[in-house]
Amino acid sequence: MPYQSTDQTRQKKDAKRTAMMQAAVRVFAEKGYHAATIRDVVNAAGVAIGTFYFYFPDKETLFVYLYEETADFLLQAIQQAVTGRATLPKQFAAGLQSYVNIALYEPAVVQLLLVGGVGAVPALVERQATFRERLTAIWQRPLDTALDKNQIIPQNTRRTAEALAGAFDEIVLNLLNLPEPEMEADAALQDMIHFALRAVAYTGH
Amino acid sequence: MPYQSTDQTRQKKDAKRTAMMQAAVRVFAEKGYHAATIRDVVNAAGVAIGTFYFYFPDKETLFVYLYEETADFLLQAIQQAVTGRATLPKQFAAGLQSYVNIALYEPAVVQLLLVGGVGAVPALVERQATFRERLTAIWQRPLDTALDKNQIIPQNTRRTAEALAGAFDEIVLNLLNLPEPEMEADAALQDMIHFALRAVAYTGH
Amino acid sequence: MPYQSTDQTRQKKDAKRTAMMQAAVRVFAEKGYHAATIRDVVNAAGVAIGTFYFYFPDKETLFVYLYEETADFLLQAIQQAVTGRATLPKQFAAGLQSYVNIALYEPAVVQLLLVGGVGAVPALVERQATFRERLTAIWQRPLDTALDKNQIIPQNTRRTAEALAGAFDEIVLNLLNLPEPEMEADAALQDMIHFALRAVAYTGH
Amino acid sequence: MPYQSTDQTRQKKDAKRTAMMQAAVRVFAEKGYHAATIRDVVNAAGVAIGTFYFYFPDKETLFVYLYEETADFLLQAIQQAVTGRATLPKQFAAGLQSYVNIALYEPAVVQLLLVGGVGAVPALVERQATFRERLTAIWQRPLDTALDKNQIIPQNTRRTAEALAGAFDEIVLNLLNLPEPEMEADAALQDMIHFALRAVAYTGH
DNA sequence: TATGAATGAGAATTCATTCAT
DNA sequence: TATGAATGAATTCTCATTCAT
Repeated sequence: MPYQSTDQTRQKKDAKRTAMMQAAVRVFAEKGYHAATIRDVVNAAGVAIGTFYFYFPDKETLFVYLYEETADFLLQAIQQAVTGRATLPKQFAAGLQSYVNIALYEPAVVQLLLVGGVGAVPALVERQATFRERLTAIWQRPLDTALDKNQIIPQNTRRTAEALAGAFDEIVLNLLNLPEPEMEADAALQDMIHFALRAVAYTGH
Repeated sequence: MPYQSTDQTRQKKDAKRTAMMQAAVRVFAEKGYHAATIRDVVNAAGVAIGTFYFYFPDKETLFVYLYEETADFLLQAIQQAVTGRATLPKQFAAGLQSYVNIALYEPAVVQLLLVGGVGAVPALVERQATFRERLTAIWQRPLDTALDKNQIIPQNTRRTAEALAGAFDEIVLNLLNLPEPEMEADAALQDMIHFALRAVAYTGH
Repeated sequence: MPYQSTDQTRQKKDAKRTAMMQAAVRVFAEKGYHAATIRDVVNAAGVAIGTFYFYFPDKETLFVYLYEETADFLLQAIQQAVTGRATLPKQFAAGLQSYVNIALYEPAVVQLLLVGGVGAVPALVERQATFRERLTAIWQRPLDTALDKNQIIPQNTRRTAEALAGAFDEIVLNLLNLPEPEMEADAALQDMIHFALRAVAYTGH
Repeated sequence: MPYQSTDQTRQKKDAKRTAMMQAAVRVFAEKGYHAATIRDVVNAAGVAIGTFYFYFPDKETLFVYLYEETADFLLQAIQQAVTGRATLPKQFAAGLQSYVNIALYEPAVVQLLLVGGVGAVPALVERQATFRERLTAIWQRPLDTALDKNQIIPQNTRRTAEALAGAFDEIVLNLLNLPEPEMEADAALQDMIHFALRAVAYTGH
């Protein structure tokens, strides 16, 4: 009997593939692209080296894929939170809340994107640039809208958005470096929101 | 420029050593710690591999030393600029001017510190943390002073300083990624100053 | 065509086995023993890797078996053609006709035997030697007969046969390397026959 | 004192390079391209793996280089022997003498070229084709000259040359497979010469 | 001091083979 | 019978480091 391929097997394979990707995210987040070895990844996943190459073509491809998946996940989460709100304060609050939540519960996601430690691998440098671009865009859109409504003072919203993106990342990374990030998360969140509202000179109407 | 030996007696040796370090900064800045090879460094410096190991014990030590020298250079330059000014706006202006100047004329310094691409090498991770710490402190001190004088509204100055540090770095890195950074440098500088003053809610007295 | 199972009872199994062997001949002929992978073979045969190991114990055994089957097929075909003729010219004509036909219609057979690209695998080296031996013998027997009848001048027929075997192989391989071997096949065949008759100094009676 | 680079060192390096290439020729000749490993080569040369890559860029490049050097050596030796003679019998005798000598005293050269065991590596397949081409050309030129002078009967000299090249290779390879090739070399040489003269139907004037 | 040949541990990747289903 | 996921030994190649000159 020729072995069921559609049912359990397919699911198991997908499960293993997912497990390996999660292990890989953790390893890459912790060590960075170059310092992480395939052996690290397979050890973390509890499989043999050959198994890695059964599921993925090579190290770089996996990393790029992981990076993009992770970037999409983070960006969409923040974007979605922002999109659902009407006013700038609520947009900051929701977007940052989402960001902080991910940082707390999926720290590897944030570390992979923000630390990375790529250097010299063209394909990866490019993705990083794209990620920064998209992240900035998320913050810039609400600013443009608010500017239209005269709710913030005139400014180069693109530059402000860059600055905010950098500011938020720094706060979040510092948060993750604490021994107990959850203890400080709320305060950090509030500080970020207020910082942002001041920085854009939000007037309220 | 860093690595100026003040002792005039051991000029020759220091000259070669300095040349190698400058070459190393460029190479590390461009490729990141892991992707850069000792061969890259000695090729850039125009010496043989053996010569490298006469002056430096190993790759990691060199990088750590370079990182610290470079960090000191940048931090002292900014600190000095800030120290000489009396008011917060002038402090931001002078400090950021200094930062931007270094970014324009010694881009490798900034790239080494901000990009680095380290990951997983404990000694390096530690230095990076220390650098962030010190950079934040530079911006925090003027804030504390201004807060004492009621020139900015009450806030967690430590967190604000972190945010500003992150914001400035992002702007500067984006500046360096432009094809002609000098064209945009002044505008970026003004935007950073205004952003900072808004973000701290500077009232003027 | 080789691998025709004469036993009609185990048709099914033999059919699959035969299909795999035919695929394997093509793959080995194209890539050579080392460069060809089991995966190549099973892909060409349209089965799974496990199936391969159900029918064959391992790569080397398969190749050896294939080589022997293929050698038998070629040698028997030529031998049979030669055997049915009475005079040396007709023997050369028939044997070479047979050889060329196989080269044209089963080029993989010839390439497997003549190119192979083995090297270093003792079992295979041995089979190759045996094949050369047998091929030489095919041409030598008619020469011995002709020599007995004084139809060719005295000579070391063994050496002449070796030379002829090498000569024919070279011509046939060059033929197969042409873009359209069929166009040239007849001319090549005639040239080989005349070459052989001259080389043995055939006198006619 | 900066270590002499022009004198002894250069010579030593060249000597080592040559020694490694000779070891590599032997290994490749014995095992074929695929079955030979870099480890085999460095073991045969008595150096470490890294040393190989200090002298040569990679396995394929070395093999191609070796193949071409070896082919040039063999072809030039034969060509030179042929060139110095006036009549076809003397040309065959001299060329084949040269060929046999090389086979006896540098068997690896002949084995590398004739056995090779390449398969599937495009760069190598190409070189092999070129080698066959040039080898055939060496034998064809004297034939064309002889044909012009009516010393051989009309024939397709290109095809005859191919056949002769194949014939000679077969004889020489068989010679090398004997336990004591030198014992048989003279007889084989005479047989080849006579075979060739018969095969071209040499008339003498 | 300066050189660069030499080393070998370690990294990525391949592939024949096994075995649970 | 048939499958293909899983394995790990083996291979190519890199690069930090050493050391005789």
